Amino acid sequence: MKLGNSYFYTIRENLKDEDSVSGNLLARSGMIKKSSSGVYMYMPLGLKVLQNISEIIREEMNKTNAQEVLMPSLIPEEVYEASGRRQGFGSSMFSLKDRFNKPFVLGPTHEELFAVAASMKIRSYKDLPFNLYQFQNKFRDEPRPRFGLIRVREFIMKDAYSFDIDENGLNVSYQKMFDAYKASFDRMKLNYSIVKADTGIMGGLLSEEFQALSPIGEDTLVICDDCGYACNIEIAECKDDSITTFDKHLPLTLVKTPNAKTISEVANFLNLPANKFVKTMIYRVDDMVVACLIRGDKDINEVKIQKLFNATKVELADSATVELITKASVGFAGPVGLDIPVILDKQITHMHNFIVGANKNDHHYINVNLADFSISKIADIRLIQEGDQCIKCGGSIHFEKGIEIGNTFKLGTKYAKAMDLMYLDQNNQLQEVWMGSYGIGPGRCMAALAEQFNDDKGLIWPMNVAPYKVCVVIINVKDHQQLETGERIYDELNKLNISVILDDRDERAGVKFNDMDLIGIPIRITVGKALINNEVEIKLRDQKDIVKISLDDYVGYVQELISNE
RNA sequence: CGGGAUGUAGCACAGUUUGGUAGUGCGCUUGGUUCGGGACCAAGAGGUCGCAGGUUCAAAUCCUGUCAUUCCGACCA
Repeated sequence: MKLGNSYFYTIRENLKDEDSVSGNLLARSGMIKKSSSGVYMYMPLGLKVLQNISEIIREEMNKTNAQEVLMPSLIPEEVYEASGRRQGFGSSMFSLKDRFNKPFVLGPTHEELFAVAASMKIRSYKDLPFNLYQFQNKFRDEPRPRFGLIRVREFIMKDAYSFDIDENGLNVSYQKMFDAYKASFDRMKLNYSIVKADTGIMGGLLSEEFQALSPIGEDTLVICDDCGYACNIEIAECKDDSITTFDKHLPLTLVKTPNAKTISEVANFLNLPANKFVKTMIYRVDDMVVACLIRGDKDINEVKIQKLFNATKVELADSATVELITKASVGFAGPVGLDIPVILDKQITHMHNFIVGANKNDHHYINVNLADFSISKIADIRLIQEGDQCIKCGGSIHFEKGIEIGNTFKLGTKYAKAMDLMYLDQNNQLQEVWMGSYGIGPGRCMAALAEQFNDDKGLIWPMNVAPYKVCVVIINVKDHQQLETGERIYDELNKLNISVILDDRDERAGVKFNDMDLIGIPIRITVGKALINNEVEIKLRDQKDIVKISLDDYVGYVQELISNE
């Protein structure tokens, strides 16, 4: 591309509109432009990056013999009713009606349609396995879009779906996809971790997330430094590391705790550490109200509660409900005498003579023991903390923040059951098809790369995803020799299929250097005063030094730089 | 969905308290001087001040409503 007469712009100042480094750099470099909240235009340079990322993924998909298809975005609502997911998605689905008032939605993910597509082919076990994928726009009405391309409402997803005769087959297909994902992210040079995660609305047997490491990541990853165990905090099991002490049980006693509602207020008032307290949190789990008990210095993991009840929705009860149930203001709830189910975190089974709310304003019970109230379930419902012990090896764990760039699911037969996707086995018996589903967000990869690779000058694209590998900067376009040399280099590199941008604008050198730095082109060839010696200068975006090289040798040098990546 | 903030030129913002000719910087156009890391001088172009009502002789400014953006929280594959 020649810049002189093309659609190219950069913005010198940060945009108020963008709340992240990547969002700002991508917008300032003219790669993306926000159209409305969580909806973006991809401009020529940005589209190049997105295409390069997509092409890496496509190549890795094709290597596994997966076949590319394209599904519609506009889908009859009944398709999601059939799988039972319409409710689960709720208002995060964009929905609309056609002229005959028939309800449609814009697809947020495509398990259902791929099950329909698969049913076109599947009759017998001989028709399996296979794998279909697509790059296609997804629509999710996020409550809070943010961080540039990271949390958006319309985005392209590469989604793949595997179909197998049984669990063993699924495991093989899954591993192929898993390996292809690793290969793809490695080729992009992303710095990422793979963690086990909750299956969420997708359902199924297993979910593993590919998480690009970044401080602005919205997911917290739990990583064991000793054994390498890694999972999303939402499913991190807590090791039962508490030691039971054989304290003598003291008699249950009601004490006055005026205006002390939070654990720290009561702890201060009674002058006791927070770990002598038990917090009682009133939750609404689907249509049920339950009390969840957790040690005073710990927090509850709501995903664990959701799984415990196999529920679709878990939220803290509103204050009116809490007051109705406990007959006291929020802050004085306790398990003693409570007539809703009580869920006890297993850590509390080691505690004695602890302190809880008394279900009475300005009062707590001290010297509470397990025998003093009824318990309906004991389970691990604790949110793991940094420094806790690893569930696998007992080592110490630490947290990382991650941007979810990919996710792989072993779905099992959930969708086959719902969508009636069956095959005839060797014994002429109808069997359910085993499915896997696999997603990558190329836009998120782009944003994650922008977060991971930048400096105060702008973006620094890895060679494989850069919009152009080389830029040729002509210092003075009014100098005929410089102009002709620059154009000749541009033509030569193009002939060699090396993507190249020619900065032949009539601008000052500083403007061109700064623009090329901002958009992050890996290799810069400067055509300027070194021409006197028949030389050009080559500078890498991520390095300081400049190499002068003869016009006779520069091609080989550039080729080597590219192939070394 | 709850709480806060902001909408004025392509971008970033001032002006709003106390109503009275629409401003600044960057960017853009033209001319000149510059010319290897975001030049300088001069002259210009560009805005029905988010939108709709209302108060007033007069509204960017006051009032009501509405839409959008954004921050914190809730929620989130």
